[in-house]
Amino acid sequence: MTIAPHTPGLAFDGIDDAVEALRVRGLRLSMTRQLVLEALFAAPGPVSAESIAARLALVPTSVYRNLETLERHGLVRHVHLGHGPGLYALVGHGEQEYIYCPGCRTARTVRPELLDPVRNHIRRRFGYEVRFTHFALVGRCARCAPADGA
Amino acid sequence: MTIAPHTPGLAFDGIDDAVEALRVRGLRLSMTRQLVLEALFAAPGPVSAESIAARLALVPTSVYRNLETLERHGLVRHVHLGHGPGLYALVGHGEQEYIYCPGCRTARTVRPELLDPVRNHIRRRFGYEVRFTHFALVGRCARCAPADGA
DNA sequence: ACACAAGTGCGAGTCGCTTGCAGTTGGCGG
DNA sequence: CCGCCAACTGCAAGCGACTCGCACTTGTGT
Repeated sequence: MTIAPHTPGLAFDGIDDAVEALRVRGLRLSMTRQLVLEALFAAPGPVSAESIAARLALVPTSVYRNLETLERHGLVRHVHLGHGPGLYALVGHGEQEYIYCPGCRTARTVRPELLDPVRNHIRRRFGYEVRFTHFALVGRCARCAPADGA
Repeated sequence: MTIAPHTPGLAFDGIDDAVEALRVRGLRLSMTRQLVLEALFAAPGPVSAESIAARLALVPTSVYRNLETLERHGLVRHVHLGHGPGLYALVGHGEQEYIYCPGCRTARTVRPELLDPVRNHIRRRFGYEVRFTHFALVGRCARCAPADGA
Protein backbone atom coordinates (compact mmCIF):
# COMPACT_ATOMS: atom_id res chain seq x y z
CA MET A 1 0.00 0.00 0.00
CA THR A 2 1.70 3.14 -1.22
CA ILE A 3 0.27 6.58 -0.65
CA ALA A 4 1.19 10.10 -1.57
CA PRO A 5 2.66 12.07 1.35
CA HIS A 6 0.58 14.25 3.62
CA THR A 7 0.20 17.75 2.45
CA PRO A 8 2.05 19.72 5.10
CA GLY A 9 0.13 21.40 7.89
CA LEU A 10 -1.21 18.97 10.48
CA ALA A 11 -3.57 19.96 13.21
CA PHE A 12 -0.65 19.68 15.60
CA ASP A 13 2.71 21.14 14.80
CA GLY A 14 4.49 18.74 17.08
CA ILE A 15 3.95 16.00 19.62
CA ASP A 16 3.62 18.66 22.29
CA ASP A 17 0.50 20.06 20.69
CA ALA A 18 -1.08 16.64 20.53
CA VAL A 19 -0.12 15.97 24.13
CA GLU A 20 -1.70 19.26 25.08
CA ALA A 21 -4.90 18.23 23.27
CA LEU A 22 -4.82 14.96 25.19
CA ARG A 23 -4.44 16.72 28.51
CA VAL A 24 -7.32 19.06 27.79
CA ARG A 25 -9.54 16.04 27.31
CA GLY A 26 -8.37 14.32 30.46
CA LEU A 27 -6.49 11.59 28.63
CA ARG A 28 -3.26 10.20 29.92
CA LEU A 29 0.00 10.17 28.09
CA SER A 30 1.14 6.62 28.64
CA MET A 31 4.35 5.29 27.14
CA THR A 32 2.44 3.35 24.52
CA ARG A 33 0.27 6.32 23.64
CA GLN A 34 3.30 8.51 23.17
CA LEU A 35 4.96 5.97 20.91
CA VAL A 36 1.83 5.59 18.81
CA LEU A 37 1.56 9.35 18.46
CA GLU A 38 5.20 9.59 17.43
CA ALA A 39 4.73 6.82 14.88
CA LEU A 40 1.80 8.69 13.37
CA PHE A 41 3.81 11.91 13.24
CA ALA A 42 6.71 10.15 11.60
CA ALA A 43 4.59 8.33 9.01
CA PRO A 44 4.49 9.80 5.50
CA GLY A 45 0.83 8.82 5.19
CA PRO A 46 -1.89 6.75 6.81
CA VAL A 47 -0.68 3.52 8.39
CA SER A 48 -2.33 0.38 9.70
CA ALA A 49 -2.62 -0.40 13.38
CA GLU A 50 -0.79 -3.68 12.88
CA SER A 51 2.15 -2.00 11.21
CA ILE A 52 2.46 0.45 14.08
CA ALA A 53 2.31 -2.42 16.56
CA ALA A 54 4.98 -4.32 14.67
CA ARG A 55 7.31 -1.32 14.39
CA LEU A 56 7.01 -0.51 18.06
CA ALA A 57 6.97 -4.10 19.33
CA LEU A 58 3.61 -3.45 20.95
CA VAL A 59 0.69 -5.79 21.14
CA PRO A 60 -1.87 -4.84 18.42
CA THR A 61 -4.71 -4.72 20.96
CA SER A 62 -3.15 -1.79 22.67
CA VAL A 63 -2.46 0.07 19.45
CA TYR A 64 -6.04 -0.47 18.31
CA ARG A 65 -7.33 0.80 21.62
CA ASN A 66 -5.11 3.84 21.52
CA LEU A 67 -6.06 4.70 17.98
CA GLU A 68 -9.71 4.26 18.83
CA THR A 69 -9.40 6.58 21.81
CA LEU A 70 -7.48 9.15 19.81
CA GLU A 71 -10.02 8.92 17.03
CA ARG A 72 -12.92 9.32 19.44
CA HIS A 73 -11.28 12.51 20.64
CA GLY A 74 -10.68 13.81 17.15
CA LEU A 75 -6.90 13.50 17.07
CA VAL A 76 -6.68 10.81 14.43
CA ARG A 77 -8.91 9.41 11.73
CA HIS A 78 -8.87 6.21 9.75
CA VAL A 79 -9.59 5.69 6.10
CA HIS A 80 -10.42 2.62 4.04
CA LEU A 81 -8.74 2.41 0.68
CA GLY A 82 -10.45 -0.50 -1.01
CA HIS A 83 -9.63 -3.80 0.68
CA GLY A 84 -7.12 -4.25 3.44
CA PRO A 85 -6.91 -2.84 6.94
CA GLY A 86 -8.05 0.59 8.01
CA LEU A 87 -5.25 3.17 7.82
CA TYR A 88 -4.76 5.77 10.51
CA ALA A 89 -3.49 9.30 10.25
CA LEU A 90 -3.38 12.40 12.39
CA VAL A 91 -6.19 14.81 11.69
CA GLY A 92 -4.94 17.71 9.58
CA HIS A 93 -6.08 21.30 9.63
CA GLY A 94 -7.84 20.71 6.34
CA GLU A 95 -9.71 17.45 5.98
CA GLN A 96 -7.90 15.12 3.66
CA GLU A 97 -9.82 13.09 1.10
CA TYR A 98 -8.49 10.13 -0.86
CA ILE A 99 -8.69 8.63 -4.31
CA TYR A 100 -7.54 5.07 -4.56
CA CYS A 101 -6.65 3.05 -7.65
CA PRO A 102 -7.14 -0.68 -7.15
CA GLY A 103 -5.02 -1.30 -10.24
CA CYS A 104 -1.76 -0.04 -8.79
CA ARG A 105 -3.02 -0.11 -5.19
CA THR A 106 -1.96 3.49 -4.75
CA ALA A 107 -3.86 6.33 -3.17
CA ARG A 108 -3.54 10.04 -3.62
CA THR A 109 -4.81 12.70 -1.31
CA VAL A 110 -7.08 15.46 -2.50
CA ARG A 111 -7.89 18.82 -0.97
CA PRO A 112 -11.61 18.64 -0.13
CA GLU A 113 -12.54 21.85 -1.92
CA LEU A 114 -11.53 20.21 -5.18
CA LEU A 115 -14.26 17.66 -4.60
CA ASP A 116 -16.93 20.21 -3.69
CA PRO A 117 -18.41 20.18 -7.19
CA VAL A 118 -18.86 16.43 -6.83
CA ARG A 119 -20.37 16.84 -3.40
CA ASN A 120 -22.72 19.55 -4.63
CA HIS A 121 -23.86 17.51 -7.56
CA ILE A 122 -24.62 14.49 -5.42
CA ARG A 123 -26.33 16.57 -2.75
CA ARG A 124 -28.59 18.23 -5.32
CA ARG A 125 -29.37 15.08 -7.27
CA PHE A 126 -29.63 12.55 -4.47
CA GLY A 127 -29.63 14.43 -1.20
CA TYR A 128 -26.54 12.66 0.11
CA GLU A 129 -23.68 14.44 1.80
CA VAL A 130 -20.72 12.40 0.64
CA ARG A 131 -17.19 12.51 1.95
CA PHE A 132 -14.13 10.57 0.98
CA THR A 133 -12.32 10.89 4.25
CA HIS A 134 -13.44 7.54 5.61
CA PHE A 135 -14.06 5.56 2.45
CA ALA A 136 -11.87 6.66 -0.42
CA LEU A 137 -13.08 7.40 -3.89
CA VAL A 138 -12.19 4.28 -5.83
CA GLY A 139 -11.32 4.26 -9.49
CA ARG A 140 -8.66 3.36 -11.99
CA CYS A 141 -6.01 5.97 -12.48
CA ALA A 142 -4.95 7.21 -15.91
CA ARG A 143 -2.13 4.69 -16.02
CA CYS A 144 -4.28 1.68 -15.08
CA ALA A 145 -7.53 2.58 -16.85
CA PRO A 146 -6.42 1.43 -20.33
CA ALA A 147 -5.48 -2.01 -19.03
CA ASP A 148 -9.04 -2.30 -17.72
CA GLY A 149 -11.22 -5.28 -16.94
CA ALA A 150 -12.42 -4.56 -13.43
CA MET B 1 -28.56 -4.00 5.90
CA THR B 2 -31.54 -2.73 3.94
CA ILE B 3 -31.34 -1.86 0.30
CA ALA B 4 -33.65 -0.47 -2.32
CA PRO B 5 -34.91 -3.11 -4.76
CA HIS B 6 -33.23 -3.84 -8.06
CA THR B 7 -34.48 -1.81 -10.92
CA PRO B 8 -36.16 -4.38 -13.15
CA GLY B 9 -34.30 -5.76 -16.14
CA LEU B 10 -31.59 -8.21 -15.24
CA ALA B 11 -29.12 -9.59 -17.70
CA PHE B 12 -31.06 -12.86 -17.58
CA ASP B 13 -34.82 -12.94 -17.74
CA GLY B 14 -34.99 -16.23 -15.92
CA ILE B 15 -32.89 -19.01 -14.48
CA ASP B 16 -32.86 -20.66 -17.89
CA ASP B 17 -30.96 -17.76 -19.43
CA ALA B 18 -28.37 -17.91 -16.70
CA VAL B 19 -28.09 -21.67 -17.10
CA GLU B 20 -27.57 -21.16 -20.81
CA ALA B 21 -24.80 -18.65 -20.10
CA LEU B 22 -23.22 -21.22 -17.79
CA ARG B 23 -23.36 -23.94 -20.43
CA VAL B 24 -21.78 -21.70 -23.02
CA ARG B 25 -18.83 -21.24 -20.71
CA GLY B 26 -18.48 -24.90 -19.94
CA LEU B 27 -19.63 -24.59 -16.37
CA ARG B 28 -21.75 -27.25 -14.73
CA LEU B 29 -25.13 -26.74 -13.22
CA SER B 30 -24.74 -28.50 -9.93
CA MET B 31 -27.54 -28.61 -7.40
CA THR B 32 -25.78 -26.05 -5.23
CA ARG B 33 -25.13 -23.77 -8.15
CA GLN B 34 -28.75 -23.86 -9.16
CA LEU B 35 -29.91 -23.05 -5.66
CA VAL B 36 -27.48 -20.14 -5.40
CA LEU B 37 -28.68 -18.79 -8.71
CA GLU B 38 -32.30 -19.08 -7.64
CA ALA B 39 -31.53 -17.33 -4.38
CA LEU B 40 -29.95 -14.46 -6.28
CA PHE B 41 -32.94 -14.24 -8.60
CA ALA B 42 -35.33 -14.25 -5.69
CA ALA B 43 -33.44 -11.64 -3.68
CA PRO B 44 -34.76 -8.06 -3.76
CA GLY B 45 -31.21 -6.71 -3.73
CA PRO B 46 -27.60 -7.72 -3.14
CA VAL B 47 -27.13 -10.37 -0.48
CA SER B 48 -24.18 -11.74 1.44
CA ALA B 49 -22.72 -15.16 0.74
CA GLU B 50 -23.31 -16.19 4.33
CA SER B 51 -26.99 -15.29 4.20
CA ILE B 52 -27.42 -17.38 1.05
CA ALA B 53 -25.64 -20.27 2.71
CA ALA B 54 -27.84 -20.02 5.77
CA ARG B 55 -31.08 -19.83 3.79
CA LEU B 56 -30.16 -22.81 1.68
CA ALA B 57 -28.55 -24.86 4.44
CA LEU B 58 -25.32 -24.96 2.45
CA VAL B 59 -21.82 -24.67 3.72
CA PRO B 60 -20.54 -21.09 3.17
CA THR B 61 -17.41 -22.33 1.42
CA SER B 62 -19.42 -23.69 -1.43
CA VAL B 63 -21.50 -20.56 -1.78
CA TYR B 64 -18.38 -18.40 -1.80
CA ARG B 65 -16.84 -20.61 -4.44
CA ASN B 66 -19.94 -20.56 -6.58
CA LEU B 67 -20.28 -16.82 -6.35
CA GLU B 68 -16.63 -16.40 -7.19
CA THR B 69 -16.99 -18.60 -10.27
CA LEU B 70 -20.14 -16.85 -11.38
CA GLU B 71 -18.48 -13.50 -10.85
CA ARG B 72 -15.40 -14.54 -12.79
CA HIS B 73 -17.71 -15.39 -15.67
CA GLY B 74 -19.60 -12.14 -15.44
CA LEU B 75 -22.91 -13.49 -14.15
CA VAL B 76 -22.81 -11.88 -10.75
CA ARG B 77 -21.02 -9.00 -9.09
CA HIS B 78 -20.41 -8.03 -5.51
CA VAL B 79 -20.51 -4.62 -3.93
CA HIS B 80 -19.19 -3.26 -0.65
CA LEU B 81 -21.46 -0.88 1.20
CA GLY B 82 -19.32 0.52 3.95
CA HIS B 83 -18.40 -2.10 6.54
CA GLY B 84 -19.77 -5.62 6.60
CA PRO B 85 -19.61 -8.47 4.14
CA GLY B 86 -19.58 -8.15 0.37
CA LEU B 87 -23.05 -8.34 -1.15
CA TYR B 88 -23.73 -10.28 -4.32
CA ALA B 89 -26.21 -9.61 -7.08
CA LEU B 90 -26.86 -10.79 -10.60
CA VAL B 91 -25.37 -8.56 -13.23
CA GLY B 92 -28.04 -6.36 -14.74
CA HIS B 93 -28.35 -5.04 -18.25
CA GLY B 94 -27.45 -1.58 -16.99
CA GLU B 95 -24.67 -1.46 -14.46
CA GLN B 96 -26.03 -0.63 -11.06
CA GLU B 97 -24.25 1.85 -8.81
CA TYR B 98 -24.87 2.38 -5.12
CA ILE B 99 -25.03 5.17 -2.58
CA TYR B 100 -24.84 4.07 1.02
CA CYS B 101 -25.73 6.00 4.16
CA PRO B 102 -23.81 4.78 7.19
CA GLY B 103 -26.28 6.63 9.40
CA CYS B 104 -29.30 4.49 8.60
CA ARG B 105 -27.21 1.70 7.05
CA THR B 106 -29.33 1.82 3.93
CA ALA B 107 -28.25 1.81 0.31
CA ARG B 108 -29.99 3.03 -2.77
CA THR B 109 -29.22 2.08 -6.32
CA VAL B 110 -28.48 4.69 -8.95
CA ARG B 111 -28.57 4.46 -12.71
CA PRO B 112 -24.97 5.00 -13.80
CA GLU B 113 -25.76 7.77 -16.28
CA LEU B 114 -26.91 9.91 -13.38
CA LEU B 115 -23.40 9.73 -12.01
CA ASP B 116 -21.70 10.52 -15.29
CA PRO B 117 -21.26 14.19 -14.41
CA VAL B 118 -19.40 13.08 -11.28
CA ARG B 119 -17.30 10.64 -13.27
CA ASN B 120 -16.50 13.29 -15.87
CA HIS B 121 -15.50 15.82 -13.28
CA ILE B 122 -13.18 13.41 -11.56
CA ARG B 123 -11.70 12.17 -14.80
CA ARG B 124 -10.96 15.71 -15.95
CA ARG B 125 -9.62 16.93 -12.63
CA PHE B 126 -7.73 13.88 -11.44
CA GLY B 127 -7.56 11.42 -14.31
CA TYR B 128 -9.36 8.68 -12.39
CA GLU B 129 -12.15 6.57 -13.86
CA VAL B 130 -14.36 6.03 -10.83
CA ARG B 131 -17.22 3.61 -10.50
CA PHE B 132 -19.51 2.88 -7.61
CA THR B 133 -20.41 -0.64 -8.61
CA HIS B 134 -17.84 -2.31 -6.38
CA PHE B 135 -17.38 0.24 -3.64
CA ALA B 136 -20.48 2.31 -3.01
CA LEU B 137 -20.57 6.06 -2.75
CA VAL B 138 -20.72 6.69 0.98
CA GLY B 139 -22.44 9.66 2.54
CA ARG B 140 -25.16 10.71 4.91
CA CYS B 141 -28.61 10.86 3.42
CA ALA B 142 -30.89 13.86 3.83
CA ARG B 143 -32.53 12.32 6.88
CA CYS B 144 -29.29 11.47 8.67
CA ALA B 145 -27.14 14.44 7.65
CA PRO B 146 -28.61 16.89 10.22
CA ALA B 147 -27.90 14.50 13.11
CA ASP B 148 -24.27 14.54 12.05
CA GLY B 149 -21.08 13.83 13.91
CA ALA B 150 -19.42 11.22 11.72
C1' DA C 1 3.75 8.79 48.24
C1' DC C 2 -0.75 6.92 47.59
C1' DA C 3 -5.12 5.80 45.65
C1' DC C 4 -7.43 4.51 41.83
C1' DA C 5 -9.02 5.07 37.26
C1' DA C 6 -6.91 4.83 32.96
C1' DG C 7 -4.25 2.00 30.40
C1' DT C 8 -1.59 -2.52 29.50
C1' DG C 9 -0.49 -7.30 27.76
C1' DC C 10 -2.25 -11.76 27.21
C1' DG C 11 -5.47 -15.01 25.56
C1' DA C 12 -9.49 -16.15 23.44
C1' DG C 13 -13.24 -15.02 20.36
C1' DT C 14 -15.58 -13.14 16.10
C1' DC C 15 -16.37 -12.12 11.34
C1' DG C 16 -15.56 -12.70 6.60
C1' DC C 17 -13.41 -15.20 3.90
C1' DT C 18 -9.71 -18.66 1.76
C1' DT C 19 -7.32 -23.07 1.28
C1' DG C 20 -6.35 -28.07 1.36
C1' DC C 21 -8.16 -32.35 0.90
C1' DA C 22 -10.72 -36.49 0.34
C1' DG C 23 -15.02 -37.79 -1.37
C1' DT C 24 -19.12 -37.04 -4.77
C1' DT C 25 -21.43 -35.94 -9.09
C1' DG C 26 -22.73 -33.75 -13.58
C1' DG C 27 -22.49 -34.55 -18.17
C1' DC C 28 -19.98 -36.24 -22.44
C1' DG C 29 -18.15 -40.17 -25.20
C1' DG C 30 -19.02 -44.65 -26.01
C1' DC D 1 -27.41 -46.93 -20.38
C1' DC D 2 -22.77 -46.76 -18.38
C1' DG D 3 -18.50 -45.41 -16.95
C1' DC D 4 -15.01 -41.85 -16.68
C1' DC D 5 -13.08 -37.86 -14.75
C1' DA D 6 -12.80 -32.97 -14.18
C1' DA D 7 -15.78 -30.05 -11.88
C1' DC D 8 -17.76 -29.55 -7.71
C1' DT D 9 -18.86 -30.64 -2.79
C1' DG D 10 -18.46 -30.63 2.46
C1' DC D 11 -15.44 -30.56 6.26
C1' DA D 12 -11.78 -28.74 8.82
C1' DA D 13 -8.35 -25.71 9.46
C1' DG D 14 -6.20 -21.24 8.66
C1' DC D 15 -5.93 -16.25 8.23
C1' DG D 16 -6.37 -11.14 8.48
C1' DA D 17 -8.35 -7.59 10.96
C1' DC D 18 -10.18 -6.64 14.74
C1' DT D 19 -12.71 -6.99 19.54
C1' DC D 20 -13.39 -8.42 24.36
C1' DG D 21 -12.59 -10.06 29.14
C1' DC D 22 -9.49 -10.10 32.67
C1' DA D 23 -5.95 -9.50 35.92
C1' DC D 24 -1.97 -6.64 36.34
C1' DT D 25 0.57 -2.05 35.94
C1' DT D 26 1.12 2.89 35.70
C1' DG D 27 0.12 7.92 35.22
C1' DT D 28 -1.63 11.59 37.80
C1' DG D 29 -4.30 14.72 41.09
C1' DT D 30 -4.17 15.39 45.96
